[in-house]
Amino acid sequence: MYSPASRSPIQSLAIAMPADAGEVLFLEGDACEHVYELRDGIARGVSISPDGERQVTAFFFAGDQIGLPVAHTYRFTAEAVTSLHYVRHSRHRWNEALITSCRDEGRLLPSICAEQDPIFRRGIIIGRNGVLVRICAFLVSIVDRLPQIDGQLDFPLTQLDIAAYLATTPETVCRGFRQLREAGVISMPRRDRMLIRAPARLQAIASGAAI
Amino acid sequence: MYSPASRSPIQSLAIAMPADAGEVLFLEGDACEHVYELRDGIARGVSISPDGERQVTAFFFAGDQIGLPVAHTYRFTAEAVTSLHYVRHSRHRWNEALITSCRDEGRLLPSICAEQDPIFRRGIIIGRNGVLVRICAFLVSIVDRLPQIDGQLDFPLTQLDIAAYLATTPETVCRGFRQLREAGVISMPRRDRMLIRAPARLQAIASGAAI
DNA sequence: CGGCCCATTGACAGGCATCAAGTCCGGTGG
DNA sequence: CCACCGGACTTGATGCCTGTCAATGGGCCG
Repeated sequence: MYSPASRSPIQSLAIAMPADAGEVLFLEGDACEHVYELRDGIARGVSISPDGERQVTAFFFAGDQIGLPVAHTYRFTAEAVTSLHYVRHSRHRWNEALITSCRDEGRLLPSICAEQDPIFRRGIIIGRNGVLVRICAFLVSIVDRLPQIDGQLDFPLTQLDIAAYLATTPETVCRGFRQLREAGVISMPRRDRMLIRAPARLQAIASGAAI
Repeated sequence: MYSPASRSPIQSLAIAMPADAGEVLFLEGDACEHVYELRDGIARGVSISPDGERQVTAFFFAGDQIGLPVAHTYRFTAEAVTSLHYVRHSRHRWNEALITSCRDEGRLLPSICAEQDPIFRRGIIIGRNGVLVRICAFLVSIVDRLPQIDGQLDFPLTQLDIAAYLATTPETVCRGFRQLREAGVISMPRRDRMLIRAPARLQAIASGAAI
């Protein structure tokens, strides 16, 4: 579902910076001075509603560019989900690279797509009713971006984050996972490991089929 | 809430094309060959879920640019909500103008913001629970983009469209409007006219306050 | 005038949020 | 090595919200 990770517009040999899980990369509302390129690990975009409700607007993976200067300020806070590595590009250098690439390829860089697409897709996912449908659509959209470890998916997302992404509660996410487990669609040998046993059925449920 | 309408990157004197209400400007999945600039009227972005559910991903107003080549194909269908006028820019000319503007102003054009921002905002709005909160947040986000007629807002959106935008049903939207009317927050002298009687309360409810 | 689409209202059931309690697991310190 | 502890996950009970179905009303246009 995800478009393949786009190459950096900047041929940079910069050393990647590390960040621990939970660390903030940039804050919603801050001026866009840098574009962050994820080298490895997973990050999340977080937005706080006026009444304090926390929403995860997107998950980002290795290769994604985050914090594009699409406005004057960042529209969401970026936090590390796992420990990760990133490279920071100054807005100006990133812009120049964009112009060059724009002129050469005749269209906007895939990197813009890479940030805007997940946000767009989340809107579509949470716009559908039925939590199970949302969970499956979500899984379908990220499975091919999760690293594999001996045949299993590395699944470091907490149900709290997934709930905040799917506009529901951790309890409901847990129940949804249980349904999928009991139906033999997935299995989770460990808390942070997942195995998709029936990809076709997962896809079908995401498309509205009954469980 | 909306950023002010951005000027066109192209100093074009082209004649604006008309479109009737309901008319399709471009289809989801088609190759992005043109950028559409709305001169007047209202348009909607529509996306059909795999199971046939129709979602309105955004409403667009005069001055907005729609169909940016952020990917190879349009990610949503654009339809006229009211009769409207638009100007079509070829992708290549639009791109050149973007490059120029990018170089001069040192950042991405506001026009990208103008399309991506409503999409982002919808995600935040429908990610909140409580239909009344969503309705109010929606109203707050569009009131200053609707044209006024002798002190009243011109409100040509059907409850069907609003429901498809807010990820709910027309009946629920209707009940929400009734609550707001009975609470004196809004009034609707006619089907397509609205008066915000208590903007502060509208804002408060959108922020999570009880009615 | 008639037909059609949209808005409205009511009744009802079901899904999901909420609250509460208990379990599991990894990490930490003795 | 083991006990402890905190956070995440799990599970159950309950009530409300809201989706669904059905019927009516109302405005617009042909």
